[in-house]
Amino acid sequence: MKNKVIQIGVVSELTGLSERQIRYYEDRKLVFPERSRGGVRKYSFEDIQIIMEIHSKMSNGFHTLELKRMMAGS
Amino acid sequence: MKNKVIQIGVVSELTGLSERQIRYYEDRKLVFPERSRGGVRKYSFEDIQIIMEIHSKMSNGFHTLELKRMMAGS
DNA sequence: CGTGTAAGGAATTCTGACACG
DNA sequence: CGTGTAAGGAATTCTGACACG
Repeated sequence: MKNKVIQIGVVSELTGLSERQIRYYEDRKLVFPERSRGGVRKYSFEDIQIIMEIHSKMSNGFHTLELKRMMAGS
Repeated sequence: MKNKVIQIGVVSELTGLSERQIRYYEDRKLVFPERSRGGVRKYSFEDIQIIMEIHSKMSNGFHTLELKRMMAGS
């Protein structure tokens, strides 16, 4: 489940989120995909879980910065 | 494990086989990846297991046609 | 039979920016 | 702040074919 093998297009399909949103979470240091030599992002199923949790909490009014604090404090 | 989400480049890395070999197994009806709208192959971890078994048995002298019979008879 | 490769095209992804608010 | 989008380039994948044997 921690194998980073899934590209962003599939993550987008599985989560229902846009690629823009998914990349933004990375920009905010909430998810950490690996990269292929060419620079293509690779996610794990665990990452997908995290991404869905992030989106869920944001729907509840949390900001990315708050979420980062929450993750650091866990 | 049966989620078809992995592209051929990653399968190639994980198995150590060439993309040519992996596509050939599909041509021989031994593996059945899904396709994205654009036609890109998507494999599951289970598919990767199967691919490695195919390669292993071929190293032991089996032909693809024989392997197909073996899989059908299981 | 199984696999390498060059060829040309198509799908996918990447980044930085502008926009809205 | 979080996300949509158009823009241009780059990485990845696809197919059909020729080659060897």
